[in-house]
Amino acid sequence: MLIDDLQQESRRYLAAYVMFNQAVADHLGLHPTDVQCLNLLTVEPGPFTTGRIAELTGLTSGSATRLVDRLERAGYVVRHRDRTDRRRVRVEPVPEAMRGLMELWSELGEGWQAMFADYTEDECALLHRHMRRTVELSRQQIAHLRDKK
Amino acid sequence: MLIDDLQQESRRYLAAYVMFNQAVADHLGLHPTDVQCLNLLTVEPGPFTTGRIAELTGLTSGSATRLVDRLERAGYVVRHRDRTDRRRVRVEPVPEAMRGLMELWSELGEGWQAMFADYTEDECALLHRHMRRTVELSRQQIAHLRDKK
DNA sequence: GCTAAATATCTGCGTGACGCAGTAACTGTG
DNA sequence: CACAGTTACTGCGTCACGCAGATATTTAGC
Repeated sequence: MLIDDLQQESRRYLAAYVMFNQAVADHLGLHPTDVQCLNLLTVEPGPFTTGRIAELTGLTSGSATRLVDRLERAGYVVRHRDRTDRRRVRVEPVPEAMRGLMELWSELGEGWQAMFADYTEDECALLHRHMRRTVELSRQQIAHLRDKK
Repeated sequence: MLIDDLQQESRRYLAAYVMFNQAVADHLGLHPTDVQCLNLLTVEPGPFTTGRIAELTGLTSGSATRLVDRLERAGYVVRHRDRTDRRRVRVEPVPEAMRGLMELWSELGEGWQAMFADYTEDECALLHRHMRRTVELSRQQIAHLRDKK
């Protein structure tokens, strides 16, 4: 197993993921950024504010405001002014609206489950650990790229 | 190891990849789509035409033309009319221009290599196989999503 | 060989996501 | 009670995108 093979495959893998994300967005009639945001709202720990969403998505604060505007208009989230700090705006997902997205995920998830079913317990654990490490590494790489420029 | 854990981690993983791609694009002063396209040009088998690029990226033919315009203007590719079918336009990467991109990839790749170095031969093989299967599955899922609508 | 249909790419135009820079509302510190 | 710092929002210009139609070239029908 050559490192180059892995690297090449990684890039093909990345490309496939980008297209997959795009396809999900097209299917839901949303912008890829919006799907990305809804995703983050389900996997990251809350609570969320507009500013936190800007951080998570990498958008500027202005663009994050517009993003929340779109999600609110489409009924995916609601805005609540924070009582203790009235500058803040808490953004909360609407469970009923999220259902369609979750259903799509679990429908697509079936294909994934079938794939994972072929692996042993140990192999699943390895993949899981690898994903966690990759997420962590990505975070570092992103920070590194931002600093360098 | 619960399937749900894997699924949740997968989505965090996907989100991280999307942001990573964005960060690479920002760093190079390009749009994410352009980076995606350049990536595809290095991992997919050629030759490439404008239409093939439209397929690979999921863009319409018009948008693919504009994409190639941008890449050509930035010096990453050159256009050549196909001699046998003069409707076609062959799009060829310019190796010197690709060098910057490749250097960035291998610089970032060092972090990845360090990560992969912790794995045994067998574990690398598993990850490699998993990536290939995922790429294939993504392709199917994308086709499925397109048909369903 | 000539016309019609099909194919590959390009162009005009409207929509909308984004960054930037400035604004308004609110907090807390002296 | 000023004054700096923080949080979210608002014009405005730019540009990527899809759509629909235009142009050039190839292929099929007769």
